[in-house]
Amino acid sequence: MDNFSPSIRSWFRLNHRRLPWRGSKDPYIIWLSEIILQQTRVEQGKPYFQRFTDHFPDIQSLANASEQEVLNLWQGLGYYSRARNLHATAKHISENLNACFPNSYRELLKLKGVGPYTAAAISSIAFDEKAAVVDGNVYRVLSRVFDIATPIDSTQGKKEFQQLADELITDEDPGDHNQAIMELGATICTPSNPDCGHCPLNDKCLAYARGVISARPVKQGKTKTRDRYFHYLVFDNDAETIIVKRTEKDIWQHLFQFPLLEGESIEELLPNGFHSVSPTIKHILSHQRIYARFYHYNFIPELDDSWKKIKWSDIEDHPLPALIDKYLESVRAEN
DNA sequence: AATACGGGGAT
DNA sequence: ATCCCAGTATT
Repeated sequence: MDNFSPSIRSWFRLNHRRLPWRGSKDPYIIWLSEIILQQTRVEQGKPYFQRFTDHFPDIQSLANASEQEVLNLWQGLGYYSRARNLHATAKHISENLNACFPNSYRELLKLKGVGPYTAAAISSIAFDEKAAVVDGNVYRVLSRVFDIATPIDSTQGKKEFQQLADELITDEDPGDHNQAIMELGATICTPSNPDCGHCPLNDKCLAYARGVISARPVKQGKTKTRDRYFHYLVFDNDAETIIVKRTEKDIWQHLFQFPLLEGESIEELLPNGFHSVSPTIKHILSHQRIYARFYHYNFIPELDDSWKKIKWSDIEDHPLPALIDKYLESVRAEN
């Protein structure tokens, strides 16, 4: 399809959303926005982008920060390895690459937290390299326009869609081309109720012509969830509390939380004398359900080395999982 | 080739 | 309740 790229690019010029990172060619800004937007909706990422650019206007300031500081700003956004990799990569570029941002797809791909999508996004937008992005939007748009039924979460599918995207991108404005497909997927060619009437590709969209839009893209994935039961012990003497840092290879790595007992049966886990002062909080994540319960105990016990006693007023300086943060909010609201 | 990794919004 | 989001790293 020879006029694919011109069609979407001219549509994009007239219809794109105004976003805080748009218009910048600074690889640091593009990189930062792309990391934040991985598996994250634009609206959810926006305030975080603002916070990060406020605190860290350039890569040097980010490299000079502590990991805890970075995680604290990331708090609530999820996929915290993105924040740890972001910080590590900033330090790496600052210390080993002479503060010079890698400027090609190949070199970008070597950075922690930068995969094929992000490397293509940065190199095309910041350096005008002809590298095609393939993200959730691209899968959807291409599977519909070309009516491709290969599952997008299969190895074959990834290969096929990347190859097609590579053929469609042009030498002219590869960055705009990439952003145009994604913008189309985000605003017109949406998962449900796509606005085909206003789509610049509706005259050549095969799935549209065949009436199979809702059947594209095809996904084989079975998202299985598992249940986990978290019982938090809040040692609470009004002035101080105890928190521990999660270090094991699991969710919320490097984040702080109250000491935790994990297991289904409350009775078997909970020591005598503890009592619940809050209702059970059920938290649903994409791939696991976390049932959390908080037990207050007004006594600070002898501490293990891994435990940390802090003032209640200092707890906000520590990166906490969104779940804990919400719990603290509800407690404060009661008082 | 599968699985782990968050949290929020839409349906 | 399920799906999906401007995906990547690990197993």
